Amino acid sequence: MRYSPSKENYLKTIFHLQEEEGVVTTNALARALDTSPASVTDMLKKLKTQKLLLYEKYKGFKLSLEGRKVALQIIRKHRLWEVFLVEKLRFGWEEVHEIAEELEHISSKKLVDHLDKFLDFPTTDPHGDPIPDANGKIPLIKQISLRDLPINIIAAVCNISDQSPEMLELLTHKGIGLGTKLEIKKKFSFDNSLELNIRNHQPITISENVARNVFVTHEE
Amino acid sequence: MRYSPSKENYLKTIFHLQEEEGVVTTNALARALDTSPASVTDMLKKLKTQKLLLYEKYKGFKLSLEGRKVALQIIRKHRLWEVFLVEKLRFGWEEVHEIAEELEHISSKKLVDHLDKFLDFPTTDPHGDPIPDANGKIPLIKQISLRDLPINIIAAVCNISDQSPEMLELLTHKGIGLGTKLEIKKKFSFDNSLELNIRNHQPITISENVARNVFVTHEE
DNA sequence: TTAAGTTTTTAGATTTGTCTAAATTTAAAT
DNA sequence: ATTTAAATTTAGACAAATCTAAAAACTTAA
Repeated sequence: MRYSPSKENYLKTIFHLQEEEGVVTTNALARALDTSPASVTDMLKKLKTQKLLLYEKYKGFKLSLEGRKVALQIIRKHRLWEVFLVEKLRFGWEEVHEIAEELEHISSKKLVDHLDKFLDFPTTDPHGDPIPDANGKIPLIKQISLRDLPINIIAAVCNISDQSPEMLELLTHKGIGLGTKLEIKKKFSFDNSLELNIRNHQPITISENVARNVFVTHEE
Repeated sequence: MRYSPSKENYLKTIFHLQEEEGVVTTNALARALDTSPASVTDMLKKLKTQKLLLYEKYKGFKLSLEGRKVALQIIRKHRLWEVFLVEKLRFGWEEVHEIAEELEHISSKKLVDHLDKFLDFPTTDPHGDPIPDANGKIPLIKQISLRDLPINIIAAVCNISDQSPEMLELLTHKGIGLGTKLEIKKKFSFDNSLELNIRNHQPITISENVARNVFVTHEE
């Protein structure tokens, strides 16, 4: 079955909201898609008749098994294209999202699988997010504090618990943001400070207090 | 300016018909796009108001300078993606057209230019058709008889003048069709027969009589 | 040169995805 | 337990791209 780019975007966004929030609401989805709640309701009805969504009006909704499958394929395409753009076409990791938003709607299954092979079956995208395999299985990634990250494991920043301007100023200065890929090279037991490597940068040092507030994901 | 995939397809198809036929008619365009003449008229009006088309009703039409520019960018994208699919993702040259029909509508200009560089600035696609450069300039290609093709020059079959079943049977057997990329490796002056290389195949031999009826294009 | 035939255009409808404004249902607060 | 507020859905409309059927304009051939 083939779905319109618009429907694919709905499925994908519902999937992401489900992951984060557990429950998805009409308003949250409208906000995420930058559209009106009325439009969302319209689309939900269509997705329901196509059995992509479990939905009763006023009662909330979530993806059906089929809807989840479709969403994961879109996410797979999005992330593989991002890898391609960064690794092969030498884009910066911050500029690939927008382009991948278009590429993810190219339908050919064979294209995606050839691309996957061409890229040598990557398991994470340039932001550190896991790439579902051809069957929609996502490599298990768990979110841990940077303080607990083992040495020499590449991980991606996925959350910053202390969002104060002071913390953000510090992180911006060090070159750390959401999605930054990094690796601990040394832990100093004297004060539990860490020395990190970040893609294409000089090693940097951060305190335990900072590390505690930075959460990262990494492959199992 | 950004145009819908549908408009881009109209512009591209008008361009191709202009090249082949000189004049484009509503019916011919409808046939080429597999749509109704009425739909074509509707779209022509829209393209005219956007100044992409010179068009007076009942008086025929052709692309404006701007329309031509847009068409050439689409064709550029189409052909570059075809090169990518064949050279990098190892698709067969006969299966890439359909996928490139989708990829050609991805909008990012930067993407196309990076892709061009990644592919090392190819001048023809896997079918032997010339690829417009970033300014929309097409490398000059002239059509010549295979008999007159110099040795060791890669060329693409673009026309077969004798379309008899006997000729086609022979060519099919040898693995030659429209778009086949080939190269003469040896000319025998005894009978003017030719030894050819075709992508991924064993060398083959054809008679002068066959060569005379096969037309090829190659870069200048 | 006028009647017949072909091509092109108009008229009116349909589908998809969207909108605003208004109504309805659920949730919260007194 | 009402009232008020918030979230959600309906109603009605619109733009893009398409369709069919019918009208209008061009072409051609007797």
